[in-house]
Amino acid sequence: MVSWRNNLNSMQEKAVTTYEGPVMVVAGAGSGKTSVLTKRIAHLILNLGVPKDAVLAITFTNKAALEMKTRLYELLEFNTHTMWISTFHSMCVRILREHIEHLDYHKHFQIVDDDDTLQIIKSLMKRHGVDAKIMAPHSIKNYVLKIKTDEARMQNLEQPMREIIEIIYPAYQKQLKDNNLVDFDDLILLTIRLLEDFPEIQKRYHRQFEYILVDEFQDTNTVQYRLIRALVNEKKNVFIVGDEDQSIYAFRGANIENIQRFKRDYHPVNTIVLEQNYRSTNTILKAANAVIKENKNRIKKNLFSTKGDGDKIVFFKAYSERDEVEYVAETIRLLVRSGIDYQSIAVLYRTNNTSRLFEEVFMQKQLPYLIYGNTSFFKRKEIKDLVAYLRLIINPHDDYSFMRVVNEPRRGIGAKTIETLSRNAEHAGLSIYETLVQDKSSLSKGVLNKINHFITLMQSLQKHFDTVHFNQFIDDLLERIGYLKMLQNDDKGDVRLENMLEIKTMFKEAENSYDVDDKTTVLLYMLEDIALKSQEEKEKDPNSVSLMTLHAAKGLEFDVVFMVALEKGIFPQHRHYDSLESIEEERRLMYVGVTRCKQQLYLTNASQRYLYGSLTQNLDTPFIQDISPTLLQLEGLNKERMKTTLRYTQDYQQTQVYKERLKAITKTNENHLDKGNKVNHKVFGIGVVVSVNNDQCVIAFSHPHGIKTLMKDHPSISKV
DNA sequence: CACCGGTTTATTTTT
DNA sequence: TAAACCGGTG
Repeated sequence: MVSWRNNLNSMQEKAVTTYEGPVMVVAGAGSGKTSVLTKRIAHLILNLGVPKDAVLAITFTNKAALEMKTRLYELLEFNTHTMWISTFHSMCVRILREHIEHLDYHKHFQIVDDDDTLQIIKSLMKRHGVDAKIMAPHSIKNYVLKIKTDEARMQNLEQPMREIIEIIYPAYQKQLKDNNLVDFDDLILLTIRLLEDFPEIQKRYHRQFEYILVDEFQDTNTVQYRLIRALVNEKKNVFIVGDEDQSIYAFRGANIENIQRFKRDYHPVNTIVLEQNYRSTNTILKAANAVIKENKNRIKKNLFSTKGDGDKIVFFKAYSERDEVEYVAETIRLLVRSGIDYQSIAVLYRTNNTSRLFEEVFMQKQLPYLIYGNTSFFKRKEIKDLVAYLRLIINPHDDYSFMRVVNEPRRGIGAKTIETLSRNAEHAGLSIYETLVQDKSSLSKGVLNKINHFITLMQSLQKHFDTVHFNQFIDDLLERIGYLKMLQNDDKGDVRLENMLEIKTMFKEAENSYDVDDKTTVLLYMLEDIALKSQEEKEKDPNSVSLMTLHAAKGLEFDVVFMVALEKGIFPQHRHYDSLESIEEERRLMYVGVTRCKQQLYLTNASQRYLYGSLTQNLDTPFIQDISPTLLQLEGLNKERMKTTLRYTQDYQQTQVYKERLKAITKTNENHLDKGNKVNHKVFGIGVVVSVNNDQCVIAFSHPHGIKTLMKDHPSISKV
């Protein structure tokens, strides 16, 4: 019997050892959640003799899955690599690769990411004559994906959006299916279909997975919830961990109601609350508690720690954004001089564009920094191009890849030709490659020449792949397709090339991890799941200051945290003022930021800054006012002005003038638009509302503006 | 089809 | 400000 008692408090111990039936753990920030999860799995395996394949642990990120495996390895001391500890999506891939043929898909389906989806939607819009100016491809994509996970929503869609979605959605699905592609939602949906429609498959997994654990449960969406339901067997040994206060992905479909639903569906649920925080000082926790307390829809929780009060939170107000950055840089200097490592310091911001100035100044001052959350390695254009080439080499019938690279680098084969090729292929029910081999009559001579040239090139590369070592092949490939030449005229060419050559390392790793000899198969496996992979950590100087968005910071911790650009309009974003739900999500984001900090928290902003090229003056974020002034140490402009300004603001809020203004503002914000209403738009003039749904509305303006889809509450619209 | 230049628009994003 | 996008021209 392995005992965990020494390292766990009583609540944690209960969470680790309650092994029968449904358990829900409400895990406050920094309460040792990951430790509970891993120790629970270890307890099941070492103390209760549960086979390791009978445990299924689901996370949201590869990083979390990897961390769990690593920490578990330390406890179990046997290989955890093949255990079912994975993200929702890779778990689904693992299941689908085995059974997807039941659903009439080919076993070697490819996974498309969001960018691919957008491209597909764009091309379909063109094909079906949907004007991208009236309906933004981006919003069509969002609607398609929403409908996809909840088809009932189609009934609630207003015209003309509904009409468009009714065309584009099935066309999109068909396009994916025809090309043997699946998107991220398909991975979940198809797995649900397998389990729900094929009882023998479901039975197999029910027999296997006796214990199911779900991390970050507050981030599950409706279909993921359904998937869990389909996986849990009659014993209902399901263990979920979550914290609704840290739910910051509602905009991506995360549904907090799943927590309540879980309680109903698995009644009775053993609920365990972890409130003891092992991370932060009490000053920081008091601030965090005060901020989150303002949210109405939550189970009350109060974090506490035994770390003492620590230092006050510094609130620095700078004159300009440049001053703000200077302040942060200089403060970091001082901190480092006093013995703190760069790597235990983070700068957190709401929007990515904030990072630019920080990067500039840090570079100038030679402060080592690392920006997280750049476009992921696998989403970079050059990588996607290379992947498409490799896929096409393994499988010439891969139309999707064909279309991507046939004119990259430029070969004089334009959008129109590609469209014709794809249409012809669709008519013939064949791949583009086959169509070209059989019938070239519909193409002009010049085009035909270029295409033939490309086809010959690909065929010779296929042969070449079999004859030389992979590393050599990549070098030759880049040369022969003309990519090298193209990169020479690109000022970021050397970085791009370096990225592309990384594929060699990946191939070597794949060779080692997949137990197959055949080169083609290794490559095939490697390419299959590439869309699911996340960026490998760069080998930059590990002792660097971390720069990242608040979203990216979730799950991490730092001794010193700077939360910057805390200004109304930026954080919370102005488009979130109107609805209670979105302001609550922004507040949770503030909570997440504050609770990342172990020792010393800095809140900063600037009284004026350039935003999109023009000078703006923003107020302090209202979230700072939630924090008691006794916890704050005011610095910068605050020092002189803030004390009086704060009092002034509070007094002012009591006055009649303020209350009336507030009323006036809320009134214009309400802007209750209905079908048929006449409105006046600052730019487009008078128009008539055609339809309204959620936060958007469609308005018909007179010539030359025409029909526009606009944000309903945008200040430029007023009712007439 | 490719290129140039004017116009438009601006979250967050685990997979 | 900066990047993405569109439309006209060669």
